[in-house]
Amino acid sequence: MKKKITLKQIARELDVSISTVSKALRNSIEISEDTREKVQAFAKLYNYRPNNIALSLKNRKTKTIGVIIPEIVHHFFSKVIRGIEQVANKRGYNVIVGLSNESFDKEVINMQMLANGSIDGFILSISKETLLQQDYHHFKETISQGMPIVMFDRVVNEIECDKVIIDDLKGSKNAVSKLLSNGCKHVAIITTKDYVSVGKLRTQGYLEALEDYKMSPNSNLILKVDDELVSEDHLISLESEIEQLFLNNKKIDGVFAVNELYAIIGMKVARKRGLRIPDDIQFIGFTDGVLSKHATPSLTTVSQHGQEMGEKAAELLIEKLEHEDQEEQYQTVVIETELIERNSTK
Amino acid sequence: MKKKITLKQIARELDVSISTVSKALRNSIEISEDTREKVQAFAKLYNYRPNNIALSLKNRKTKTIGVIIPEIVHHFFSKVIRGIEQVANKRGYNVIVGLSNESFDKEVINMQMLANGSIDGFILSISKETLLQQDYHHFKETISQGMPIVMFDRVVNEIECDKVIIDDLKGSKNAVSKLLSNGCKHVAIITTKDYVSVGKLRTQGYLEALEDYKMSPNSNLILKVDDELVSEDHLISLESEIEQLFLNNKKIDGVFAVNELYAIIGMKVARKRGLRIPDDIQFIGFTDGVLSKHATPSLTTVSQHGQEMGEKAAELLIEKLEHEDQEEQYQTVVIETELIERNSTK
DNA sequence: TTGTATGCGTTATCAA
DNA sequence: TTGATAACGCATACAA
Repeated sequence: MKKKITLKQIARELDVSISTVSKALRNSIEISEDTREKVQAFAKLYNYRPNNIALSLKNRKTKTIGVIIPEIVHHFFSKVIRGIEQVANKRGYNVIVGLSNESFDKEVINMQMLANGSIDGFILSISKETLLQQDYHHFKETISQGMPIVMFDRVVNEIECDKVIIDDLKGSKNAVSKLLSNGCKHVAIITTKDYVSVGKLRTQGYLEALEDYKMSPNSNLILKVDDELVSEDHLISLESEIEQLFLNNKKIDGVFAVNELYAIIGMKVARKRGLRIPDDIQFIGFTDGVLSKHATPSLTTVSQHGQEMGEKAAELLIEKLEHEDQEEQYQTVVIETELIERNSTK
Repeated sequence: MKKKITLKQIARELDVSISTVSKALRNSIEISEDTREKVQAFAKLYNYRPNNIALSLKNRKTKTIGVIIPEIVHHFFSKVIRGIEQVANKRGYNVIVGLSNESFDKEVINMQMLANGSIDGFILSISKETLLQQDYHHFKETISQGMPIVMFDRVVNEIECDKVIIDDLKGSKNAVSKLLSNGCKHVAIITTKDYVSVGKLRTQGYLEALEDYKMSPNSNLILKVDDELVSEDHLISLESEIEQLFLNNKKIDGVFAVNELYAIIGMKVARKRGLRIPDDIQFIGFTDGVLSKHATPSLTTVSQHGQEMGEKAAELLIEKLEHEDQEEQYQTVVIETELIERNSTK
């Protein structure tokens, strides 16, 4: 077992100084062709690679990006990571992932772990608990220490930093308009409680679409699910909540759900009640996961372009990292949503 | 903007030596209570945290684990990462993720990037291309350099290291037996080409189950999909391949698919042909993703317990890392599969 | 009780 | 053309 070799060892073996080896390997013209070749051959033979940690310490930058997301078993976040990874790697950066599991404490701890030199900057989406508690001191602190943050999807006005979001309002407004223009008269929405910013915005889009069509909202048609942890149990109660929605409104002929799962379960309930999709009732969901694509009928959704969000976030962060001199100017990039029409709408 | 503070700065401010500060912060009894308190107060005020990179360099260990997976937009791998993250964090380790995208080159490059000091050990699942080319030198090299590897799911006999797998053969044999005992007489299998080790094993389990039931295999019932990248196009061809399967075998009354997607698409084709599930035909898939749970009808599957695999892999790796003195003894842990019965079987 | 020196692996500056 | 030295931030053996 030949351990990783270092400059020092090469130097000793070849009976030259460490700095000679270092220069020779970097093809410095200071070094004679002779020794250069000798050193390079030896290094190649022993498969020398400079130690990243030492480089990080010396350069005071790690060339790695820290990503904190609430949950990884989730198509949207997986896609975002994929996008981040893609551009990060292309530009010579590593990606290190931390999960908050929607918990404030884990979010804080994970950030602390990474902020102490392990990474150059953060890309993150805020956990639900943090959103609920509205305690953002950990973000402010890291930023004030000179470590840039890019937030995506679940962002918050209180924090000044680069952001990548989608136009939730417009996306959902489009979707609901689609249902209305398709002839739906009683469109329900299945959404989250308002502290989840995206849920709130999507609800607002729903309301605006109704308004455009001169329809007045009916609170009976608005189901705000208390979206705690999505456990087995929760799914069952979710299903019964939706059943209740249908019981209260026998005339529902369109449903807009703020995520994929709500839509799928909604379709399930509708089917159980003997409704035909999309003839009797139409559905539109949010997010571009696998569930939508492979459901029966396949679900029309508002695509968030997760991968693109990740790519953009990584670009923004790397830009900041590599031009620290630049004026402090934060931007918010809005990624366009796209209505992907499938078979749950006419 | 107060930059991150270092020992040196604290020392200068307080007019003591660096080592005094260092010791004071670690509560060394060598230091007088007086200065200890003074230093600690100051450190707290400035929110001092030791620099991870410096610690890594000094200790020659980074307390971070490198994970290389073929694909992240995939429930199984997401779950594994989640498991890894969970135990890693609990034991003070970070997790850094690299994606191979099923490509040999990206796998090699990603490993090289991380192996140069960034991490203490690897957890990985081999990319399809690597499996196909059977070129494992990069694994052998990192191991011979003293960096431990734990492989999961897609493993290979040629490499000596800890492994976490499921009993693919037994799992699929169970599944097929279930179909047979449920009365299916013509059970088809939708599987991958043999170079994907798990595909091969699952096919073998299928054959053994048939044998147990004294049925002879019919090559017409075995569809080996050429599972390249799963693109939109590929899905379409996959669907038509499955249609062909049904055309060739009008009597199929049971299908075992080696993954979730194949099963879902199989169900779709069957439904199109007017078959009722599970009355006319029964389905079982492999993997524990969301598709299965929320399909209509919900799909009976062989669960791989991805999170558990991740947890176990992380435990094995950390064990190795923290007891390097131990004898070189590699183990292969087999995680039990579980048949989760839903509505696609009787 | 405090401080000095050394080393982790590298690169850069300056001296030889 | 080569080498010695300092520095990145920290911990520690040893000296004062």
